[in-house]
Amino acid sequence: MKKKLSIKDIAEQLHVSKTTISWVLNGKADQYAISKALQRKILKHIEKVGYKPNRMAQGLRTGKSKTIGILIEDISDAFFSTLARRFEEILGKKGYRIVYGSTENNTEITKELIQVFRNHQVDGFIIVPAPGIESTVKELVDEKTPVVFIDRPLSDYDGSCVLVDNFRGTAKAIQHLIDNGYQHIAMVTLSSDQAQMRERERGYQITASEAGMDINVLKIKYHEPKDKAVIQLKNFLNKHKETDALFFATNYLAEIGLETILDLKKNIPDQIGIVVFDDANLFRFFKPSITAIAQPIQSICEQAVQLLFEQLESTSEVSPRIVQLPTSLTIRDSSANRLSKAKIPK
Amino acid sequence: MKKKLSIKDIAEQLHVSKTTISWVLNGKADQYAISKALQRKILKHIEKVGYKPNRMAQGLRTGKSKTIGILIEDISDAFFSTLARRFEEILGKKGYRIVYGSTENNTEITKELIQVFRNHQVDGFIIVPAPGIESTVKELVDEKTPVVFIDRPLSDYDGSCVLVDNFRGTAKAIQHLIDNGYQHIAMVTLSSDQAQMRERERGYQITASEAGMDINVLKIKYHEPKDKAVIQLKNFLNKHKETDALFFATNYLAEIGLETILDLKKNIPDQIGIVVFDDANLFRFFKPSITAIAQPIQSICEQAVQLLFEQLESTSEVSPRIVQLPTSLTIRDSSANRLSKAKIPK
DNA sequence: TTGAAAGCGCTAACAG
DNA sequence: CTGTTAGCGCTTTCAA
Repeated sequence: MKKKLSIKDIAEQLHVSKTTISWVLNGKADQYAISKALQRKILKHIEKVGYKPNRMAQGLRTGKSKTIGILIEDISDAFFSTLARRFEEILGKKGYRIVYGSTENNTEITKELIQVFRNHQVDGFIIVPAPGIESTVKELVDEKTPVVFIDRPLSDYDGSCVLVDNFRGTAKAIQHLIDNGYQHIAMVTLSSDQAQMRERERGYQITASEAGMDINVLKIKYHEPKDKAVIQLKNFLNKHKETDALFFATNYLAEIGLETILDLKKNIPDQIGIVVFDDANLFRFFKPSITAIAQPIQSICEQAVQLLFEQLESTSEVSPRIVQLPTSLTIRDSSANRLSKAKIPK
Repeated sequence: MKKKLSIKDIAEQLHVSKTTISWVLNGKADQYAISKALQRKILKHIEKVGYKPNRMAQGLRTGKSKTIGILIEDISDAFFSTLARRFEEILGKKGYRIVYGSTENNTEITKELIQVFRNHQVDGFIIVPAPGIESTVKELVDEKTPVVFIDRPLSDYDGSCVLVDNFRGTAKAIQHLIDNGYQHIAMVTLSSDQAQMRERERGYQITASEAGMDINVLKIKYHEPKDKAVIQLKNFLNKHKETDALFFATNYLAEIGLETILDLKKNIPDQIGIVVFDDANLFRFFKPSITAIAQPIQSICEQAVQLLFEQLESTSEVSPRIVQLPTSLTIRDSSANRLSKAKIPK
């Protein structure tokens, strides 16, 4: 069994002190005027024997772990796992590792995970906040731990945050349905009062009512089992027989919706038009392909990391910043009412 | 700014020694006969002031980080992100955190990530091995770091490993196509000689040739841009005009295949049948829905963690074990040749 | 230009 | 039953 080398071993092998090695390794060699020759010698030796500093010891000493904690709703969800991948790339380049946790948008789990990550001495957090975690986040901020929120702000709390324009994104999508001749658009959303959902609902409400349409919203609970949710949607459609288009406020709800429409053997897009918030790669292979509001995932991640580093690198207090990004509408076949020409003139 | 409490602070507040606290916290209180009353008092106080031990210090002292490194191909891929989620659940319950890395099935990136995680003192690895990482893995094993491979073994190296029966899974799928009357089945796979791909190919070859069919395999490079891959598949189909069914060896290849078939305006399943290795949630919403070979993700993760803990908890050498799990065929519409009845009697 | 030594927060051998 | 003490491997102050 090969034992792991420590800085002490290297120092002895080279007959120099640990300090010297530490300086060379941390780019302070010039500052302390260590001869180029010695620097080279040390670097070469380290390379040869494959020495890498023990990060736990470094961490204990410096109080930094070079690790960022990322809390998202669910790593197995297409949207969140794509976010995770981008964060991994961006932070990896900066020499940071990631630990992540799936919160299920649950207050207790989120609090728990924040605690666990805190004990692991993560240097900062990127959080998709579940409701009600204000107090825990406050502790973090009191300790001057950098935190950035994404996807939604934490209500009653201002911290740096990267959001998309949920209102306008939705409004554009609803308008698109209207332009295509749909006349009875209903919305399926989560029974959550988190900001992103409220904004999407507002986008629907305002756009539809300005067009003189009636407003019908079905709210489904976050963890509702799929079969029950399908029944709720069926009842809803039964009650609102005139509905000729559905806007789903999340990807996951769209799954439920498609399941239902499949059951009901309704034809998309003729009998019913579909638009979904959050795009998925595979949507283009559905038949018909599904129109979706796409979030700029790459930008979201870049901005979030930038906000995080502002806090990480600044010594003084950084005032919270909110960055809002636009969405884009990916128009596919599920929203192309082929009867519209016949209908509009009416 | 609230300062973080250390064990020393607690000791002073309670007028006991650090040792006593450490023992109470690590479940050794009874062993060292610390009075129940004192234990309760300590626990209560710790709870009240919210003290949590600094894991970096613990780690430095014990050499354990309570962190597992997981290397997969790509966290944004549906299959791998679902694996990640299960690992998170299972390991989380055992008090372990996860750091993960996406290797892109690339040798250099994998080696690099293993190094980085090693410096972060992870206690063990679960790895989807890229080719050619034997030497790096060997270093790990020399240091007695527990390692478990999943999805495929590392060639020329025996370590504990959780696999699925790629051969039989594929064979079953091909047989299913044959039973449904398809007569010219081709396979689209990656040009990789990793074991899982070889086994899938073997499953196809043997089953198809036993049925007296011709064998046609198209191999696509791992990182081939989608548009180029589509062209390759088109050329292939052009050359083998008789092809009436395609077996895709991975999820990702299926995307390329569906894109192509869409372009070609071929009808699934009548003109061409489809089966895919690896199931995806959304496959059931495709029209027609896609038949797929599903891997038992939950079991894979459970088994892998078990193999990992065998190594983690044992003091002596653990001889490598290989666990092979069965796949299941999820039959949907893309493989139901509606003309088959007419064909078979011929 | 380099080295000695203190100490980050914790665990565990050893002493009482 | 409880406390004293010696490090784990590293960074950094201070002295030479």
